[in-house]
Amino acid sequence: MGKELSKSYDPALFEDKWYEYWLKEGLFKPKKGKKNETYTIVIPPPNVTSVLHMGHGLNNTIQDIIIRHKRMQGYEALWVPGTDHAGIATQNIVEKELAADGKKRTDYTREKFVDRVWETALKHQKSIISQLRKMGCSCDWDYNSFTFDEKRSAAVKKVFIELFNKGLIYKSKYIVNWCPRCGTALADDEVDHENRSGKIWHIKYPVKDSSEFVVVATTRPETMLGDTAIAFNDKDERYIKFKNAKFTIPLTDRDIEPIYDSYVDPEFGTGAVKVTPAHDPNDFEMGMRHNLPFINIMTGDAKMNENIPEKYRGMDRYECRKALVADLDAAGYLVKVEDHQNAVGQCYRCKTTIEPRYSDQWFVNMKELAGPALKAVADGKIEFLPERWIKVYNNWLNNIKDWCISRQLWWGHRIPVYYCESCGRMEAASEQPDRCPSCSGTVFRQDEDVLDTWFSSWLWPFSTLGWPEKTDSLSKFYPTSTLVTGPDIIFFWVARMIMAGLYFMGDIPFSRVFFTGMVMDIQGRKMSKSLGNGINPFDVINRHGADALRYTMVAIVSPNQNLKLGFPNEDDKESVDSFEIGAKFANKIWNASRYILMNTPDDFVMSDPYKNNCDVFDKWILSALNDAALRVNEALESARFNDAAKELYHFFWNDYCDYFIELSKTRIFSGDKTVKDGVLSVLFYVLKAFLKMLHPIMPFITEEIYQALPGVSGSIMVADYPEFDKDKTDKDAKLKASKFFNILYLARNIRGEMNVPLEKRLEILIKTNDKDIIEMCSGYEKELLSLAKGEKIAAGADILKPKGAAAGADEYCEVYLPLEGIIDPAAEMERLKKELDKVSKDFQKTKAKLENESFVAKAPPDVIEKEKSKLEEFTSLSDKLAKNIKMLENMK
RNA sequence: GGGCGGUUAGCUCAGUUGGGAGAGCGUCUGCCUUACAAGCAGAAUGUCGUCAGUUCGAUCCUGGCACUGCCCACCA
Repeated sequence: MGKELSKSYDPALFEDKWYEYWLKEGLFKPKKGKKNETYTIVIPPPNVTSVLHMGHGLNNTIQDIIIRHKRMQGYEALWVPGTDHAGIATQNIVEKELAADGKKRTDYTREKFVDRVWETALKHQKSIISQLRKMGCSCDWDYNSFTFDEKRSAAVKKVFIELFNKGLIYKSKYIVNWCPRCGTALADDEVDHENRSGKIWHIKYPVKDSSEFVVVATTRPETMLGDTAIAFNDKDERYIKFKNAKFTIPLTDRDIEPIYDSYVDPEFGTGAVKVTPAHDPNDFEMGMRHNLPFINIMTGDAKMNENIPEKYRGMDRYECRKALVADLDAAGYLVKVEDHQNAVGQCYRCKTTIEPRYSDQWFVNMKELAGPALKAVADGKIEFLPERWIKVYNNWLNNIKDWCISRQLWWGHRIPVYYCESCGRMEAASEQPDRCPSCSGTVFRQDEDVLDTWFSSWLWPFSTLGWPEKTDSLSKFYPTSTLVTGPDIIFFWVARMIMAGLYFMGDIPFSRVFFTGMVMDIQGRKMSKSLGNGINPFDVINRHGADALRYTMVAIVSPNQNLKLGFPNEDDKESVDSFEIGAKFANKIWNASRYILMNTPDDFVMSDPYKNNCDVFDKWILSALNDAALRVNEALESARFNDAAKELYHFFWNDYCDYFIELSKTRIFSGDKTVKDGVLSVLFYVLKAFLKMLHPIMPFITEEIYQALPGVSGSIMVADYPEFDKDKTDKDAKLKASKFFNILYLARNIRGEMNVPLEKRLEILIKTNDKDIIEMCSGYEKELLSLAKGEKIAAGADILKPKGAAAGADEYCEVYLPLEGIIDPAAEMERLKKELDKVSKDFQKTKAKLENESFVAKAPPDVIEKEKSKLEEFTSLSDKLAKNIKMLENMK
């Protein structure tokens, strides 16, 4: 016996309840199923910098859909959750908080500061986890990991030490991207380039002991104080003469020498380049080639240091630029200033313009790791969806540079390298060594730097499963199955995980990567804090429920495109609510289920519809269900989530509700218990299967209704996912039902077009010699009358069109509705002519095709057959319409 | 400068082997019909960006062009 559902759909009443229930029942834990295979997903760990945004909403919904689908299909399914400590980003948050109190990081000890960051991190971690739970994510929380927790730290150390000892991690002086605000080095891909309009200054460099000079152009005049050469192209005739000359840097007393290098483009500007090896990556390369001195002229926060003339010391870089340009101008060194467009690098976290800085950093030699990673994807061991991201991936790996992994931060994995204070030897170890292997010294100092946050996340697929310990989880669930992530971190994360997996585990980390689109606002802009256009998944859940959130995103998402979402906003009256799609669908499901349960008697006993005496419509809806199962499974399997969502929507709303439930009403209210129980069994059978199919997308409402259905025990989460069965599709029933629906449509169309009031019951006359139609019209007279609002029906070959009747036709029949006195003959004429017009066009098109000799000669036979039957169909239709038009004309 | 997308109904977008253009929202008409007005029934609306090519046949394949978005890139 079933339970009652409340009058209206209110997700707040049950969503939390079911999540608790699933947790309590341990349903998120992997269990051996009938497939005897595992299916694993590791979450892309959200940063503990704030709450989740819509991107996470989409990404985690997709993961949950996949894992729930696989679980129901009988895989031993595991979804590993976790969060990322997000080094620089999290440290920035805390520094901003401190700044609000007028404090700086350096006002605290390192330990105190890190404690403070932990507090923030844990606070965010907690809210992230609660958001994931709100969304219904079926993660196994026993596996919950943090990139900076003890186990993950052990993995990081192990990896660092191993790579260090193999020489793949090295320390080197190098020019790195330096964020003066964060006070740390950044990896190349942590720098965003933005085209800005700036200036280019042309400056005279006098030749020493001569009246001659050379003009160089620069976009950053302040760096001239660190120049150590002037470079010309090695084949540039114009400048050969300076081979033995010296140049004096204007406003200083420092002399520099010329160098000749192929890097310099003689066509660009004057063909002369000032060289500042410590403040420009290209100049750095030239500096290395020509053994130039490296003069660092700035401090870590981009102020001018003591290596320059006194006047400019202590100035900020831009302040210095201004002063310097003014002085150059005054002294006659400034030739001209032009507007100039160039790409300026900025810190990806705080948008400060980066300053190339010459400093000691740690690097991973990537060349060796890249090869196998390229091969794994090229060989198809790892599949990318959509496939086109392979190109992006390949391009990056083919041009890979060494990875700068050191960060001058406090929040993160401290580099496990110890320096012997007596001999300076570097020792990589998980703990401070007791004794130096070289000099037996006992005093050590650990490296101050921490590791790039991605140095912990690239180990994620195996570190979360227990590596470096040889755990059961690791052997069971590695390699994982599908990774769901955004293409924006293909370099940061995806490529590096593949490298790490292959190197440390000797196997790919996952066999498939699904790249989602990016979530945008309704105008197609990125959601960002500064624009205030972000949508908090919590707000959506509060208004519509998690199921509506999930359904909507998945219905809108398309593998090739970003998705635009809108949500009501008090400040913006134009704002739209994208999530109504999901809310409406949930409401529909709720009401349909409520209606069925409402009409279920206490003594109802569910029977197997396949063993019952089913009628045509029962067989039709069971077939439609079976067809839907095929399409939904295929769609989910190939990550076409929008197709799955739409298929379920269409099946439920149109087939099940609009037709089947409506048709079932005559039997529900027939007064015959056997008949009623029979149709209820079909209604429940189909509803149950539908709920199972929908469950991965809308877990809460499906569980709530499922457990209210008669004869159900246990969670829908562990029910078998409906699969297609070719024996369960009844073609004959489908054809008969479609003929019936056509008649229904024709009758409704006439009523609608002619604006016949609902209370006006009409006689429905059907002229046909199709035996299916005749059979359906007598067998399902009640159904047709009730759905078409008819009074009585007559069907047969000898039906005559009454005077003043409106007509409609399809290929099998003509439908007449006697409407004398109700309709306007002129309107009816117009309607029929319009219809005929449409059909005639199709007819002409098809006819022309079949008369085209080369079409008949070259098109495949099945296509020709199809065109022929189309022609027949159009012929019969247009004949019928033409005949009816003629009859109308004759009446005049 | 290189690479990758997008351009289909008023809006947002589907359209997977080239063979009668679809959905949701919005609009119009009529309905409180024994679940659902967050609903029901009906209707209207498209030179599928543009030009050429391949083909019996192109929204779909190829090339050019236009507009648009994203990624990569050391040009002073």
